[in-house]
Amino acid sequence: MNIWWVRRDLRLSDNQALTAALSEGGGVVPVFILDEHLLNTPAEKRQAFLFAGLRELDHDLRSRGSRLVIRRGDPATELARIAAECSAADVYAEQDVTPYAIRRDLAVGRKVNLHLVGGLGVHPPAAVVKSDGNPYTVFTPYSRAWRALPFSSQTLPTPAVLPPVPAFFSAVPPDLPVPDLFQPGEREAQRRLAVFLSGAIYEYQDARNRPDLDGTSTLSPYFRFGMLSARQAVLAARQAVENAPDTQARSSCETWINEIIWREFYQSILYHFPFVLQTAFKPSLRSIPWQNKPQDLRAWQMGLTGYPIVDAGMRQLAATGWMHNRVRMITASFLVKHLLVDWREGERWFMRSLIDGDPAANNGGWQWTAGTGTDAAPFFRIFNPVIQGEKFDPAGEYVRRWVPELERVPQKFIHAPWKMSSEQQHAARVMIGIDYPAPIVDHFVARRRVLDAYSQSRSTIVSE
DNA sequence: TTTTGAGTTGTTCGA
DNA sequence: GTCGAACAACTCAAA
Repeated sequence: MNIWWVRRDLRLSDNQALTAALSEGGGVVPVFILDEHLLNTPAEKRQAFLFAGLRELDHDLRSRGSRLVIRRGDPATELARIAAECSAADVYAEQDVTPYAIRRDLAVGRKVNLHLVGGLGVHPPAAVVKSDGNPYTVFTPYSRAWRALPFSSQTLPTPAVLPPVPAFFSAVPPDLPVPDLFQPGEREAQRRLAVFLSGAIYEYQDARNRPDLDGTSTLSPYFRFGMLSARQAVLAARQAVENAPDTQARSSCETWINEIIWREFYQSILYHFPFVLQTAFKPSLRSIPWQNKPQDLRAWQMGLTGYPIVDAGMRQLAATGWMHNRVRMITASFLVKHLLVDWREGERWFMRSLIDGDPAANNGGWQWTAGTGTDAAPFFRIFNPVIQGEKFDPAGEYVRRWVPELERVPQKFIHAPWKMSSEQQHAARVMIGIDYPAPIVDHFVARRRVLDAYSQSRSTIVSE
């Protein structure tokens, strides 16, 4: 008897941990442990998505003769207990990269015979390293090495029948409302992948930047919990490259594959440099004099900054637990560079709000935006929220969807409504400063301020 | 060891 | 309106 310890691999298809647990031909008990981390989290939407995903997985297991055993408590204690109850020999799980997961797995490994297999990404973090064995810290060479590494072109089969599970106690996760935009589960992940492959992937290169269009795969929550295997996604995208009608479509598919590689790049960064969760990767940007005004942070969180594209994004996040990637960059840049709030505040808010919130990707994204990370944006790159809005939401449809106060504002002013005369505001039925805030900072003032703040940090002598 | 080329996603200014 | 340069050096990866 073996245990398949489910963590971030809520799927039966192409699952290395499950396959390994089954390989000896004996029984397998699928187990999920609800630890303190998962039970006491402020990330309500992600928690609800996970819990509903567990019910979905249980359902899929039951239709094959198995079921999911759910326990609450300390993973090491609970796994040891279950192993004793069913005299399980080995525990199989997918390797995770966060410091918390690594510590937890070490503790578990002292109590049971734990085998960690690859799977969170296509290539495990230790596999994609330079010839001298050190990790990459620049994306492009990392991606070249990643692409050069062979991996099986066969996904692992979904077992048709699974061994029955002895009748243990199973704690069923509490019922929480599932966020409407994202139904959890493997079937839904496969459906979204198929939809994306049937069209949008071929336009991805340009359409992905447009929050007013459905140009992205919307698969991030499914990748986050392993409801879809990264390998299957990459294989499917490679097939799409073959089917692509022209160069443009081919490079769109490659761009999407690149995004999956970015995900693994940041997993690798967190694995090799766990301190990034505490501080800037770049020592020279560890002493930026932040303003950290609570009222600025609050205005940003609530979508009341007076910059429509920023507010639309923050309200989309609050309402749905998801935000379009282009808008994640704009809102993040605004918090860090315009409001001069420490990027870790934004990182924390995103982790609390996002259904797809993942420590590696989220930290990588924030450090990239702040310019503090590996291969990050140059510090002097400051997104202008008006230009970004006009470029990527040209008709203002995205803004109007999430900031209904601006519904009647003409296209010309939709990304800078404070420029309307009072007659124009009257006609648009929105008084700036009353119905919708005036900009909380002036773009050019903020720009000057952040450049000064960064140069101050850069001129500070750093001892590592 | 040294050298060389390169590096996700922008903005602003002046010609 | 369009274009190229400056922004600011810096560090990494690989030959």
